[in-house]
Amino acid sequence: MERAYDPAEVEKDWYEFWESGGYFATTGEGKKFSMVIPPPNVTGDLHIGHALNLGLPDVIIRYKRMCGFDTLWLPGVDHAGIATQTVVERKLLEKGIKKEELGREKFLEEVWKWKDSAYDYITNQMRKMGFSVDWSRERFTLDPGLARAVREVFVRLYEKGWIYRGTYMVNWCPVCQTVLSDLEVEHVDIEGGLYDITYPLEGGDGNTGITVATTRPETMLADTAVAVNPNDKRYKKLIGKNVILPLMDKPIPIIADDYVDIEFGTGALKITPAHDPNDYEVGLRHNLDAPIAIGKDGNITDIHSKYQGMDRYKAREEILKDLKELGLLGKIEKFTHAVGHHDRCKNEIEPYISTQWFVKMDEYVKPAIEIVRDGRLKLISDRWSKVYLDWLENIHDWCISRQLWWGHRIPAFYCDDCNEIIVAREDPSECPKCGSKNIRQDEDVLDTWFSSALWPFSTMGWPDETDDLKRYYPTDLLITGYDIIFFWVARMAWSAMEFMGDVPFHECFIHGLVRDEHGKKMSKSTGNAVDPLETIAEFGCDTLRFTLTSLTFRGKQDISLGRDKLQSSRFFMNKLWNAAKFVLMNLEKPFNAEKLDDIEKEIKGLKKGGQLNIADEYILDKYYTAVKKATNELDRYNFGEYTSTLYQFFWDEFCDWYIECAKTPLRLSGANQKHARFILQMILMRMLQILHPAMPFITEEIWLEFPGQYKPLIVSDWPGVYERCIDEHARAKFEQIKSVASAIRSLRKDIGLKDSAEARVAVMASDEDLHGLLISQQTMIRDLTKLQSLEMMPAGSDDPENSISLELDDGTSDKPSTKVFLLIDDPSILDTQIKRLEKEEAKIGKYVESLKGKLSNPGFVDKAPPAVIDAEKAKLSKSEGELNIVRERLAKMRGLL
RNA sequence: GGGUGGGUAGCUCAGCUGGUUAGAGCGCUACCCUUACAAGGUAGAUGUCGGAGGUUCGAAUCCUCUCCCACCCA
Repeated sequence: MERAYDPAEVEKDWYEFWESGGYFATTGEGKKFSMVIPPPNVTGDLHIGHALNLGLPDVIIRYKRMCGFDTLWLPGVDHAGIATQTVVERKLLEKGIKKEELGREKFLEEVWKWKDSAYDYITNQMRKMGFSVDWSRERFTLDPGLARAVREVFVRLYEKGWIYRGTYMVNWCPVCQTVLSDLEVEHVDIEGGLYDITYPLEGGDGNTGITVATTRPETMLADTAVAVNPNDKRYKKLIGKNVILPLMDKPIPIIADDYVDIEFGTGALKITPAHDPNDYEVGLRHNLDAPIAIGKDGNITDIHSKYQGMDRYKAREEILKDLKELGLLGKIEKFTHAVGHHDRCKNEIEPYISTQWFVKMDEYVKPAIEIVRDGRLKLISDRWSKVYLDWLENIHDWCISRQLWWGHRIPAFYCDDCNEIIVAREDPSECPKCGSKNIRQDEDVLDTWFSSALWPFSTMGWPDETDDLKRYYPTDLLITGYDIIFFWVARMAWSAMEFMGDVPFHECFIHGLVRDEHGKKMSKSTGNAVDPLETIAEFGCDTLRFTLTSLTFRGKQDISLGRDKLQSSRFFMNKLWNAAKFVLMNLEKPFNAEKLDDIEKEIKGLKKGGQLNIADEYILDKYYTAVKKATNELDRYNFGEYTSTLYQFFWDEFCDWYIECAKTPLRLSGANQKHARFILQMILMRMLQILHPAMPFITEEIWLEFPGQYKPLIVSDWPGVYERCIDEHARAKFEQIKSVASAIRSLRKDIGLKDSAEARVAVMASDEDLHGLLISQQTMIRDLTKLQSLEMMPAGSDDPENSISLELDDGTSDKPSTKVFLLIDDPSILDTQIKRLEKEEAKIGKYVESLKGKLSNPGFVDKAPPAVIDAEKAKLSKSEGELNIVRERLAKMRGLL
């Protein structure tokens, strides 16, 4: 192994090794575990969110693979209709080319070119990040097979009457020139104005009128009524009369409608059916016309010659100016209201009446609701179920047509002769009704999510009954962000139930979004975005993946990614690297080539035969406990607990204690040396296995450094738990040794001695057993504390003269504490000790008081469970004992001074 | 307006079904290049667990109210 850990070097070749070795592929044998990838958009490159979004499933799939499942993780990308089209359009515009000039076909060629290069870049990134997907099954949402699935679904839903074409008010993006679904509209609070405008009464004297309040004066050109609440006394008399619409100089009626809120504004509302969803409803109820004032381009139409061609914002200014001149503009209030914006381009959307294709949702969603209610589809954490259900239970029909070129073209054809609409699996050559050849296909494409909704089964070959569908569907798990629960998860759920008659996945783990170190949303404009490639260049991919995995906790929302976190993970990689180096350095030479499983078996035998020393038994206890916990946490998708369990075990126990302890037998020889080698190798290799899903490269690299004919780590077997090695007694015994060592170090520091300075130390054990144990481990304790000599005093001896000491609380018995003495020549150092003891006295005293209080409380003694009371009593007697000892010693020392 | 999540050490966060003297990483202080690792080691300091009530023998943990922050929906 190289002297220093260099991630770039380590991460260079393993992906190729795994991929060409066929380890990502399915085996077709045994129990299966399958997932589909959340397909990244082909808009450009993968961002830091993808490192999480794809990193978490990779942790799971690697884990399951090591558990022996026949794993499938199916990769692919999404054509991302509007996003990709916009990117390419912008590119072309930079070169001065408009897509209309190119025409549909040529433009699509350009998009395909873009797609190809973006796709290469993305798949390359995925390889860099180590994602173990089955490339032989990769899919793209516009692949012929997937297109067939889309068409099949469209036709079936149309035939069922669940897809229909209709004229309704929809969300229109004047900039992108397409209609949008409700989900693509982002409501943003805008501080605007609430303008009072007076509409004069028809036939009045010019001084009477009705004043309406509006946030959108520019739409008044298309007003067709003024509405008031029927119960509003102020306006009752005016209902049925006409007002003259200013600027347009035409009469419009005053109507009564419950929709109007008496309290809001002036209580009178201008009604513009063509430009407001609520007004549209009012218009339908009252049979109002719906003239159009703002066109598809966001400019004023020929409804009014003066304003014609002005954009909507300019028109507002002009109209307000003109109204003011006419004296019809009243007060203007600041008013904050939610305005719909296109979630992609961030421009204000316009409500617009147009003819579009919709999916009828009321029946369609029902099974999707049921499966979450009855637990057939489990959202993790569960709180997302409520969010999911709330949305589904209040769903509106889904507008699926888009005025784009990039996407699945709607398989609907119109006969220009008889106006027949033909929806068919195959393109028709003539009108089936009138026989005319004069037919044309709908120009529009489908919402991208229409195809994403089919992803779990369209990727496996549906509508054919393929082997893959039979074996790998339904998938077991989907991991995705909460931002697309509605867009994607819900839509997959209803599509799967309709077309597969089964859930798309049994479980869906929902993760948060990656934010910067202060929890702020990342964005390029604020400059706090983290580029995954930069991060990988600086820290390595293992570090990035381990960090993101560590930050993902159950039920938590967003995660903050900061340099601190990356750095600490990076240090962990380094620790692992160096520990591995140490272990390899100390293995028997020439290397024994025993298999890991055999070594573990042997260790179990040694444990059973009582042949291991206390450090060995201790670390095995800690090791198996950690494996058990880490595996358990991973099973619960509690990623952060999984990594922190391993981090703590590996660093705080294995490296800090076991390796240090093992140096003693390694330095000597004989059976203990052999045992230490076995255990070092076994635990290190097992750690590589269990850490592998979160940090695949470094673990594989180190794994294959080990002698013996091992399978690559990626397909090795997940570590098992041997309950017999989980040994509380051994743990407690070794904890005492740890305490003794720590106390010696602490005392030495106390009087300002260096770590390596020679000191005279005596340890008085609390009982004979411990005394014996300490004597047997004397060499090891000396090695741990760098002492030349160490005196072991039997329990009950007198305290040595001229010494400072520490009481040890082993936490396991109510016997007197073990004491560690540091013998000193200079009595003035006693002062230090007195201060220490005073501090200790105060601390224990406080604790004793709190315990006494608790135990003298009749409520506690009467009602608490006996076990709890006993425990408290034991604590008290022990602490009181400690306190007395401290006080005695204190008195003695004060006497000496 | 409706809803969700969060407010625990200087920072970023763990703490599951109430029961040791509330934890981790980073940062901080002191000492140490001890042959796996200075990207390290050792010993330390640091919190009225957002606020107010309540339930309980016992609350960071359960309930109510309240104040901030973030997000989702309308």
